[in-house]
Amino acid sequence: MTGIKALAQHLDLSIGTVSRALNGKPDVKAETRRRVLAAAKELDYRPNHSGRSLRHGRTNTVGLVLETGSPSTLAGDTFFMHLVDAMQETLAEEGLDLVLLPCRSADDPIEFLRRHVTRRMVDSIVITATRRQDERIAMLLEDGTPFLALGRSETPGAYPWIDLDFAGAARDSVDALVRLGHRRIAIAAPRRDVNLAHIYMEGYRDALAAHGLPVDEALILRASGSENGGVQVAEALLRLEDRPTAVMLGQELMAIGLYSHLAQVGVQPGRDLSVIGFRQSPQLRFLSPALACFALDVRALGKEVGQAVMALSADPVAARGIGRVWPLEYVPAPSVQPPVR
Amino acid sequence: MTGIKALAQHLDLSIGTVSRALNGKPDVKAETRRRVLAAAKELDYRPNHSGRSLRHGRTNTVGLVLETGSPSTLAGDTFFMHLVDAMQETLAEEGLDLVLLPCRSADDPIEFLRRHVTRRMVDSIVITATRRQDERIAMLLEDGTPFLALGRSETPGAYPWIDLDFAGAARDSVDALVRLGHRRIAIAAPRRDVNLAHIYMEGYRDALAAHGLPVDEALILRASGSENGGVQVAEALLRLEDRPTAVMLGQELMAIGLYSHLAQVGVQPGRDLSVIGFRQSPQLRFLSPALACFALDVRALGKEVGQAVMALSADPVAARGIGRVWPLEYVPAPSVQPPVR
DNA sequence: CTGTTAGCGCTTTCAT
DNA sequence: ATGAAAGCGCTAACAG
Repeated sequence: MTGIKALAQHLDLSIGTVSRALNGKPDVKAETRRRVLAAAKELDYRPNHSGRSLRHGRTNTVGLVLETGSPSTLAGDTFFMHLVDAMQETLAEEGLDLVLLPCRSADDPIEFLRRHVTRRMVDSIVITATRRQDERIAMLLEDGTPFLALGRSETPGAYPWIDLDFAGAARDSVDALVRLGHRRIAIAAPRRDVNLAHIYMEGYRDALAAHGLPVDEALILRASGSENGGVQVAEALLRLEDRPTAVMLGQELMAIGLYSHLAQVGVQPGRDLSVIGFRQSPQLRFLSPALACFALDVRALGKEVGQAVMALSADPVAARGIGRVWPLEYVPAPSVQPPVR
Repeated sequence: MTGIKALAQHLDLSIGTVSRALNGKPDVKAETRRRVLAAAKELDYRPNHSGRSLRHGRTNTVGLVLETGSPSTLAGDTFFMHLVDAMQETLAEEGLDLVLLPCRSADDPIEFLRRHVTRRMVDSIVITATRRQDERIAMLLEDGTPFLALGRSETPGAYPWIDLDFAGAARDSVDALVRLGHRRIAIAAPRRDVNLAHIYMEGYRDALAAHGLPVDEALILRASGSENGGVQVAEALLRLEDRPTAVMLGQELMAIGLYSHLAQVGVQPGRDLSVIGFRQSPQLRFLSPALACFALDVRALGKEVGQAVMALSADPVAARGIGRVWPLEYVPAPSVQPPVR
């Protein structure tokens, strides 16, 4: 015999009483509770998760879907780890556990999600790398699974999301560059349908318009959101006839490839071409000259996400439709200088 | 009503029959099975995970413990993501799911593990960043939870592990350097108690001995396993009176900080100081001159780990004591050159 | 305050 | 080939 039954037998009590004692319910004599707790410790009793969730209909576990394989995840690695670390801090306070659900690159994200949602291994889900049109959201809405989207989407419906202020980052980038005299500003956005690329791009267009500057489609570059993408961007930039005086990058790792390729051909960031990166990341700290980019408080964000998830479990309906944009702070650096030409 | 009961009622069958039909058991009329499967699809029936595991005593889920916060995880992150991706490929074939259990930096690893093991949310566990003396192993052994250690340990007991051949990497590094004429070879190892640092170091000592070279303790540097650690290493190297002609790094990211600091003071890797990195990583591809380091087939490793985990579930006892060292291949590059002095 | 009991969703005998 | 029923471990409602 195992589990609570063994414990009850050992104590010569009913399993009901033992359960109540263990779960801090009232109507248990102090002395009895003490005995039960002691015995539980002694016999190393640990409640079976499946039994409990079957009974409760809850698992007290939150799942965060991580797309292994997608450049954006691979890139944001330290970002996600720090985020997760902070999320847990909040969730732990409420006794919630967090598990990461790695979605294989080979897997269909919908199928993957369905499999997990369905099995009710987790009570609620956090999806990441939100797409502009995101089937996962439609599915989760239809399914009724409480979820939070890390990143906005244009998929209609009432659901909570938290997103970084990429439009603001684009605007601040353009503003900073224009203030210094730049007029031809290129932008590199990752090719994927991840919505942040779209939002970043729109922010760029709007900001140019606000400054009365034309949008030159030739200056809008698409590349993969990785170091290699940065190389491609550099090559494309150097190929342009009327070369821009500045470029803003829509993915943090691009800066590494860009710097590398520019160095090879003797073009110096800042002096010859101003560069503004994306999310600040430890990996970028060693670029020279230092890269202007956007800082955020990952820990605070993680806690906020944790809060949002808890609101989700507490009251899925109330949590609906709550969207929050998280600020990004421009950090100037020598990679941005007045244009020479 | 929900679940299999609803399905059975809809079909006007007993839940027993439905269950058998669903699970491909014999003794179900072909026609009936067809009907059941069709109805399951139509009603979007999905078995409840808790119910199933409660019945089976298994969850068909494997947990991989990830230490968020530890530099080694944060660093090797793309490594882990690729590994996980490949692992899943193997596990999926057997219908096993993989979840990542992020262990907060603030959490006690033992406590964390116990909580999860305890709840039997996963059937087996993969631990990472194995320590030289690893309490987790002792705990899991005592507990009887099937587990696999990614990384060797000196903690006694019969348990399966897979580790990269860091001793071999150290030996190959020393060999390559000595062959070129290097005699004073420094080594930088991360400070943490993670066993690989120890093994790498021992490999270094042994290789020097094999070449009849003395071990100069002044050339053994300790630093954090991060970019910053690399900076510290560079500083320490430049401070040495009788400067070594080469350095080998015990953590991949160190190379970034090292290169950065060397560049600042005008010391060129390869020409002025030979450098051999650790695990090959996309992040290092843009270092110039290219860094000599150690390549491995992460996908193949992932599959191997997946296999090992499956063996674990199939027969925990048979899987015991199986240790495997995974080869690392030295990739020469211009960061290694004959010494000038 | 404690014991008894029903039942969460599922699989698996054991009858029929 | 199918149905009935037991029971996995647990909690909660009810009875005493």
